[in-house]
Amino acid sequence: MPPEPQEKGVKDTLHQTICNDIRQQILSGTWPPGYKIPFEHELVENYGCSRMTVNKAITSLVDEGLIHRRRRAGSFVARPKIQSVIVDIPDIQTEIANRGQPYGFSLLSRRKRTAQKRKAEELELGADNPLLELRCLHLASNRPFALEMRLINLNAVPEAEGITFEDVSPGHWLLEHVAWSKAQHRISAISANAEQAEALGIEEGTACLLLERQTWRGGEGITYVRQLFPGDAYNLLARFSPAFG
Amino acid sequence: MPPEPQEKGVKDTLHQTICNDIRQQILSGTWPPGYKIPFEHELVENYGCSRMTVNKAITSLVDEGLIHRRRRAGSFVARPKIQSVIVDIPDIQTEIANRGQPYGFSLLSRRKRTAQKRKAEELELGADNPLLELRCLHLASNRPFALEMRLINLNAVPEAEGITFEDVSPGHWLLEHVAWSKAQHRISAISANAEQAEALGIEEGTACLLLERQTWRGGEGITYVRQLFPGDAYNLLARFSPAFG
DNA sequence: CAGTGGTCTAGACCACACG
DNA sequence: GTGTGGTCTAGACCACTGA
Repeated sequence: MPPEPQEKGVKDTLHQTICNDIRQQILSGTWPPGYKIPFEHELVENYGCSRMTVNKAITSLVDEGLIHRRRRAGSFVARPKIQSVIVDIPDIQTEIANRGQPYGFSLLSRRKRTAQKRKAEELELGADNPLLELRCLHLASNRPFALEMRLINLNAVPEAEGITFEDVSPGHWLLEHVAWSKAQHRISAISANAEQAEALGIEEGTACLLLERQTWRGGEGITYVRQLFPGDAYNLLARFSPAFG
Repeated sequence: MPPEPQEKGVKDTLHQTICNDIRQQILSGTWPPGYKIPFEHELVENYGCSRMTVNKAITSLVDEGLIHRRRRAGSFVARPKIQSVIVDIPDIQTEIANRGQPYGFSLLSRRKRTAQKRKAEELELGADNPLLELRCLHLASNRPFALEMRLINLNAVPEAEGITFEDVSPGHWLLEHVAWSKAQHRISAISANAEQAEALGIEEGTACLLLERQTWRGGEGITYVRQLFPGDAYNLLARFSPAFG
């Protein structure tokens, strides 16, 4: 139990201190899943603070998924589920810069067409909508890093039609000019076909990581993108996160 | 601007209403990235509530990554970065059940040994610690679904030595018996080698998704696991999430 | 039906960064 | 210096729900 105020971490605010104390009990295993943590009024007494402060601390633990609360019953340590994980999927240009390599970009093709009704991902952008279809290559140290195929809904982003995308990558441009509201990602593995292998300078059949992303703004499809990374050159790192939903 | 109280959503609390109003302005594009949102005292006036309520609303938007605050300057709409994403990595058994397929499990090998100093992932579990090394296969509808190699630190989880893991998968057992505190994941793509291909019943060289996970409890390594999924049979779905850090 | 958490108030003091 | 957000208080009322 955390009866006495902390002495070592002097710079923490009170609700952070309370939060850390409780988290420590949980993560150390002292308070196992299902354990009933002290009532708010008990913590108020222990820490000699107001109830709002205790409530703020516990609320943030609820947001982290560490604690589950039930009216009248109390607050309990949540049962952990490694279920959802926060994965870093940085902007490719940023990712390469972080590796300390010079970034390069090459536009392979650019054309305007209409969404095909047979393709699900294009329907998400709106049937019969005018699309800008781009194929491009991201380079790190002048070597292929990722192959990208992108569709942009010109009804949603008409300005895109005036951009050549010869100097700036579409992902970067979109991030600067269009606000997202929703995105969905899919991560899978495929073997590079002949065309992809040639573009990436790898052998046909090499295992690649395929990242698909679809972005909406207020229910309207903005863009769909497929990015193909040679499997041995890239991987996605995920940070810690317990149960999230 | 959100001057008048909501009328349709009657069940929302005040801070939720404020939060939703502001989020609406941002996601609709009315308040673009960099836009300075009203000061707290202005919102207090507009909504006729106390400052703590406004503060709670905005704080939650900061947690969502939608807003950035600077003392003395004000609060601003954050620039979106699709940077971090919440990926669902469910327990395999649960995942298969969700697909409506019967789950099967097969233990391929089980042996006790000591962590090798040359392998980084084993060092994370503690040099010279006794390890339980398990290889097993997850089946969906009696067909191979994932190949798993797992190391369990027996110093951290001595009870595991008494489990045969012939009936229950190690992942499931660990989830029920051991609390995590930290986990790290890596997602990459590899081509199946001969041994892996045979176990999974696929052709050698098939692209597979490789999921690696390391789990700690209070700084002590608990387990390390590599799960290999045939690329065409599995993919990871990610939910929406804007910038997270 | 009693006690929990959920919410809200009307103040307050402080650190900090900007002008 | 001055105004912002960051934090905290000492109350209060309410809804829900489990004993």
